[in-house]
Amino acid sequence: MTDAGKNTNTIAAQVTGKPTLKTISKLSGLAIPTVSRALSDAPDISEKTKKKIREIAAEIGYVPNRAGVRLRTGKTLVISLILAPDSELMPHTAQLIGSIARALRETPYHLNVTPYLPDDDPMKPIRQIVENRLADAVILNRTQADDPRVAYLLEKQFPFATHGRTNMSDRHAYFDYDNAAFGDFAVRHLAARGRKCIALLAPKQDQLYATHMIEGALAAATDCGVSLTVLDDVDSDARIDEIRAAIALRVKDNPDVDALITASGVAAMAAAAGAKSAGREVDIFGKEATSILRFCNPNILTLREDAARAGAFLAEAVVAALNDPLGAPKQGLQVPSEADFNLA
Amino acid sequence: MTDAGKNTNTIAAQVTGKPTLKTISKLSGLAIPTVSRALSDAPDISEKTKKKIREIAAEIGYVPNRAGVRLRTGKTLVISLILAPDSELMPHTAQLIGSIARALRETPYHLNVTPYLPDDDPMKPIRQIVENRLADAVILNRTQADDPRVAYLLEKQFPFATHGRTNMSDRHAYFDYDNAAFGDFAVRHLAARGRKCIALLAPKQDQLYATHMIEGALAAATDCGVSLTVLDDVDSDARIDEIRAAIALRVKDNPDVDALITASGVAAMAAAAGAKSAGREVDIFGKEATSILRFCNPNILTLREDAARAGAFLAEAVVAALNDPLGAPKQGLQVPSEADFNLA
DNA sequence: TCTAAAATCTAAAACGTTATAGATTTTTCT
DNA sequence: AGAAAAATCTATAACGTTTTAGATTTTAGA
Repeated sequence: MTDAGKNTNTIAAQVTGKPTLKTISKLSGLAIPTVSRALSDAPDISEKTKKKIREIAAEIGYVPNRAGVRLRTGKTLVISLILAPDSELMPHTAQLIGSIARALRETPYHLNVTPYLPDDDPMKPIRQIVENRLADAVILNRTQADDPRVAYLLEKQFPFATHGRTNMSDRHAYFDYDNAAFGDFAVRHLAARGRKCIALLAPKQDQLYATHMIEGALAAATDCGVSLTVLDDVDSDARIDEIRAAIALRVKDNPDVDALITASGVAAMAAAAGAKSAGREVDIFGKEATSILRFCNPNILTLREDAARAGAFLAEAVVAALNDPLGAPKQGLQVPSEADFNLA
Repeated sequence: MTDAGKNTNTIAAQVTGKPTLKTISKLSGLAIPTVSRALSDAPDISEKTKKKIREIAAEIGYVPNRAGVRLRTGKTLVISLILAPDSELMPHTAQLIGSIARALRETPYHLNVTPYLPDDDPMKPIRQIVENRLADAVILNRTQADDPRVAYLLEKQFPFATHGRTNMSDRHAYFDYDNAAFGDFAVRHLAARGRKCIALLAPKQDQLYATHMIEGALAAATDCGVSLTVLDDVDSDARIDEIRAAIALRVKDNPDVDALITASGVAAMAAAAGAKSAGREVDIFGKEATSILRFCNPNILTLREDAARAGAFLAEAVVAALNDPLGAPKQGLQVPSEADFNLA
């Protein structure tokens, strides 16, 4: 027994290199297609054979070669997240990315990230992915009401899901925050604190979330008997001191305003500073990922968007769209509740 | 001329389906390997032929099929970013991801994201990637001084780069913030503001950034003639109000402390609140992505880590490691400067 | 002009997978 | 028992690429 040291009884030990279907074929004495079909649970393979092959596969740690599958089937096993430039700067985007990727671990799909710059044509990455088949599906993480990317993907019948609704939402999978409910919630809360003249900062652009927010806020204001003014939001790409100055100006121009609703944490913070610099005391209500703001200014209330939930939902929705292209698209809304409140 | 509508003179129009080497082969009358070698600029193809083939390729928009390349060469054309659980919660991580992916657009590599949970074995994703060849290289975005993943990757000679140094940094590519310089900078700045007793919050774990920070701060404190105490940092996974309470306790326990240095924005914020709740006025100096904190509390100074620069550097470093596995690993440091200061 | 060398190209094979069609074995029915 | 039907398996081919070794053409040398 000169080579006693190498002595083992396991099948796995006999395998050198990365196992393939060929390895299992040799080990089992069955043909490669049989092995393939057994592992994909085809109906014309006997249970006995399937069991045997599955056991060998498990023992030697067989994992299908993605390049082989991809070449043969045309499927990439990749899902691409399209990262809008401004979302890179949002604090909870990393959590969104992480939660999508974690949900995809349960599936054969991998997540890859496709960012674009403010100056880039937003259509370009999408077209490249579709035309060159760089992914089997995409997730768009910021949408406009009338989003050309959505129109293109629908036309091409390319599977996708969006973070944020669009004008074509009935035809695609999405996850969104219920901004109408947020508007309602914020107004009622501020009204309950005795505020009478609420201003809401909303972007001028073609953004559906603002539309929803305004709808909800207006209805609640009417119901509560408080006044609601919609002010132009400041450009969120601007430097923070510019945002503050712009908001200070709006507060000064509207002397009756005693509360502000904003869509982001940065805006809320800038609003607080802007109001202070205008010598006024106003309540601020904004959406924000962490509860950090509550610390610095007790007048800032925040409502948390659950990025982890959004990510998990989007991953499931897009996989569902892949598995059943003709099925009804999965659609989810996060309705704000007391529990999402950051009372710190 | 019944089909005049289809009439075009371009070569591209004659092509149906996604062009492959075969398409170019037929169009040029040359064999497939010739086309392949021409496009990869092999020495045994004449310039005339190369030119002709390149022109056809450009005209019909040929893009190599990744599955074909991957199957044949064994290269995945994928670089995987390993996302540590706590980094998902850091506000600038999305920017890091975006900037890596953007830098990779200049290369054939795509970025995919591999997150893991606090309860997961951090080695598992790495092993899977290496053993199943899911990527050609990885980027680790948070490291420990003695990181088993780094040891494993070095042993396997698998290309990688890290965000943050390790004990083995001389042997691998990395980008790091110069935390010694930050410690020095912070102490000198606080001393210049008249602070005499500075406390530094540092984690108990095996984190090199803390070691560096303490080194720099201690040297500067000696030089400036101020006192420096190192306090245990609080668990950054904790809820923000717990962090605040823990910091308040430390401030109370150290009545002479008149300034605090923290490693994160959240800690800085919690420190400000904690100090306030302890009825004390201290200056805070922390690292943070945005300048948002400066607004809420003028006592908070921040120094910005440039995530975009880190990402671009890491992408280049890892591609360099792939192209020249034996070359010296690329290593970068961001040295803090006045310009990185957020004076709001 | 003829031969040897250099330059340029091509044929064949392989990476790992799955789909198709056909081959073999087993079962069922008369 | 024999034939038809059902069950189970296999051979072949293909996806698109690159590598190797060999074939052909062109150039250089005498």
